Amino acid sequence: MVRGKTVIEKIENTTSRQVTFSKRKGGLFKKARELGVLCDAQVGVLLFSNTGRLYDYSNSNTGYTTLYRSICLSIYLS
Amino acid sequence: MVRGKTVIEKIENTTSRQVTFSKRKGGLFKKARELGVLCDAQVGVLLFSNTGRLYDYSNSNTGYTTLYRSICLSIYLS
DNA sequence: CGCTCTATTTATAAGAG
DNA sequence: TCTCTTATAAATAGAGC
Repeated sequence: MVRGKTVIEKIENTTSRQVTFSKRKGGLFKKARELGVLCDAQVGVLLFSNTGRLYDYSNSNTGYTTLYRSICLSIYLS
Repeated sequence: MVRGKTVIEKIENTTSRQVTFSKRKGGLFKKARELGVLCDAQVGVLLFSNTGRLYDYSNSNTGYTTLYRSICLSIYLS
């Protein structure tokens, strides 16, 4: 298992790519959640797989769109 | 180092919290980049620290806003 | 698909400079 | 605050069901 150093390049095998996507999506969302809790930060993650599916995570109370809007406002005001 | 299992709760010490934020932000962006390459996916991450600073990552050629818009369109069309 | 298992790689907390 | 180190915790690739 984990036979060698992982090379970061596109996984050509479709099944492997989808499995890896699913696993790493879970890992990324978990990391995002942890960062939000540990550091009291607002976090949003968007994923758009090459099969055309959307996945997102946000720890904002009011959801991703509100988080995005608040950030745009903050940029606008800065 | 890493003296025990990390408990996921707000780090009360300000200095520690900022150091952890910086470290984990780097880790999260790295994971996001890897997922994008390995799985040929579009990825966006937004972070809003409790000091009011915005950080973001996107592997979209045309930037985060375009990625966000394309996703909204995909939701609208679905 | 969506789980579990586990050897191994990877991330990282704390310390040092 | 940045970089490096290093022990340890955490993620995960590949396999099996």
